[in-house]
Amino acid sequence: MSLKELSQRLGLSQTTVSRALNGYPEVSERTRQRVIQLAREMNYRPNPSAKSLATGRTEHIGIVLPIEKNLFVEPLFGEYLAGVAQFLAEADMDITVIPTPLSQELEVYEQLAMSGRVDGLLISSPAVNDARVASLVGSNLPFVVHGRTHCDQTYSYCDIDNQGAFARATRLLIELGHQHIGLINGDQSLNYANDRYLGYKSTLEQYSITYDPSLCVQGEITEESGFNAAAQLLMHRPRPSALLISNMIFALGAMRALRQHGLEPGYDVAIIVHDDYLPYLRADKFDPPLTTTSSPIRKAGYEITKMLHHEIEVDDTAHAKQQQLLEVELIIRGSTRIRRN
Amino acid sequence: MSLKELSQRLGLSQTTVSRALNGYPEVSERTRQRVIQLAREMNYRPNPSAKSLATGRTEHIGIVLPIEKNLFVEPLFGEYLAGVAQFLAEADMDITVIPTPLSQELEVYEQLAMSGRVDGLLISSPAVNDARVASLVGSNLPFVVHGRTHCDQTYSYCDIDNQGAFARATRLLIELGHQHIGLINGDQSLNYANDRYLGYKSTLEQYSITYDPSLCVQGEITEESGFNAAAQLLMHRPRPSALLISNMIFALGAMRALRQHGLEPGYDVAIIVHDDYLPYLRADKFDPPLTTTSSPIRKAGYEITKMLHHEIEVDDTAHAKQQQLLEVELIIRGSTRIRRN
DNA sequence: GCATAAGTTCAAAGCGCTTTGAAATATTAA
DNA sequence: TTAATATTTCAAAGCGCTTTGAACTTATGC
Repeated sequence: MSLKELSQRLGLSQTTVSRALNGYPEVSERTRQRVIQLAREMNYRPNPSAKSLATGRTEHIGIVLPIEKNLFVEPLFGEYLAGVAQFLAEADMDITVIPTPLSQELEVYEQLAMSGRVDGLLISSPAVNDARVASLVGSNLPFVVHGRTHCDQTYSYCDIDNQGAFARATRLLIELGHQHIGLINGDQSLNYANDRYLGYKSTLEQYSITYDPSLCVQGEITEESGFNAAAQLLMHRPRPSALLISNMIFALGAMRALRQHGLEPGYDVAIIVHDDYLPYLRADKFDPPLTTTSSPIRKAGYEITKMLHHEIEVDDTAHAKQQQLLEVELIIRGSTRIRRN
Repeated sequence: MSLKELSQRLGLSQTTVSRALNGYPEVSERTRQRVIQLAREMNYRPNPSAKSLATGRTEHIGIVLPIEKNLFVEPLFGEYLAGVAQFLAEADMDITVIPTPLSQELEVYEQLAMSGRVDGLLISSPAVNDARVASLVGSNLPFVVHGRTHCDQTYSYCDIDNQGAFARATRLLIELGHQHIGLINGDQSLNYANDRYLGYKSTLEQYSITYDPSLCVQGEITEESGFNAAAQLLMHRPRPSALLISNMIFALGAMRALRQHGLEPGYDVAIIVHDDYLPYLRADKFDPPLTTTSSPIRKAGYEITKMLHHEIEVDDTAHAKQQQLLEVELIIRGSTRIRRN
């Protein structure tokens, strides 16, 4: 059932039918109803490729998925995507997920900027110096970064104040009397992890506590890696009395390590963890409930997509750049009850 | 840079250029090289919409994402998707993710069958009687179900033997002397959970152990829900001496519940959990290491996509239906060391 | 009653590609 | 050399939609 066939049955031109269906005003209400009626009866669906070809818009936003990289930061991806999806359902757009070997990643981004496959792009997990962003700022394909990166030109982003959050968390620990604070972090070539590191480090210095690199360990986000990191930190002398942990999966492993060493989390060692609100893993349900810096990643997904949508709509390619910083809460729970003085 | 422009610069017709680029034999090798050369220089990218319109293929497979349903079974989605992406990268296709309010889900499936937005569809988490499958078997849009459902017509699926796996696990527990076995399961209106339930129940009956419905609890896949389920089961009298758990997230919560009740997992209560191989949460790294029925969900994602791709290619709409049953291993570890006699 | 404006409708071009069927050219056979 | 064949190229139609610019109706004002 094509527009042509539909219009023939109606005894109208394609123009009129198209306009009736797309809500243009230059169609009489009577005609419009007639068209809509028959379109529904005939179960007519406009062909999206034809539509895209004619309009130059696909109603798709793109997400490039490097297949080796463990699905961005794996466990968080689903939550993030849920937020993206939430907004897109409202805007009636789809996601084009483009699976790509890491080796071809940049090439794919360049290609996307040319081919009109998508109306805009969402960039996740930017590195401290992100090549994708560097390449895209030159193009006129709208894109928004989830996070920030070092780039001399303006670009749209939606981030949380990682540095501030970890500064606050560190300060809290210091004020509770902790002098030896371990950091279990994600890969610090990624900007978010680097920011957290900077927040931690600068706060130590602010309080004139010597920064000890061996108290900082990075790893990929797995329970095991959290376990190993904590185990390693517990070997450090003097033993850290507090742990700052970059995510809930790490926390799982770290707490296992503590217990295995006969230490009780929150009692023998204080813990603050960054919580992205995984609904299946809630910090308040831990034993003890975990003190967190927290910020819903799902909301971030929603907001960033809204921003991208806006950028696509305005089409003022020049400067509709937006930046948004989502709030991070510090929620104090049982795992920082311990006090060292 | 369009085909037209490119062909003009080359002094060739669009036909020839198109054919040269798409590897058709009726182009001399000399010409082909010339074309490819300039195409690369000019950074030419064919417009996908135009291509789709002309060929009727989009090179996209579709995944409908119900935005309320917590991203299929949330934590597993990323892993599954990784497998899907892996295959698609090889086949050079993309995923169209279609975010949809649950209320419009079926409508969207019908629409997809008509509109040519995607070349095929992947169906996840089928219900025991799945309306989506029922609706799609009538269409001629290729689709493959990850899991099975009750449907009188043949359809393609890729599943694991959930029933067999849970039967084996139950048998193991019984043979270890357990008479009171609790089941912590996902939503049993979903086929996979129902199958596991059936495997559990039938095995009990096979050993003439009275099936007690109050030993079966369902819930959504969250740590908390696993905690609650276990807590509830521990109230049961006689107290179950073994727990059969449908996934790792539940296991996290269940073990917390056990410990909170002063019970040591694997010692006071035996545990078998189904493991979908979440790389960030590995059963062998638990304390004690968990006995599992296991089957990599990532591989399932890869295989199901391969099947779909095949179904799209052959285009023998009639009967190219395939079914595949992936193996489930029973891996015995520390959490079933306890023996009751 | 007529000019003007406002409201409707339409034919046709165009979006950028593929593909058919014919034409031009090169090759081979007789 | 010429006819027959194989190879290479092309013009044009078509995919299903949107949108421009013109045309036809109906309403409005004087």
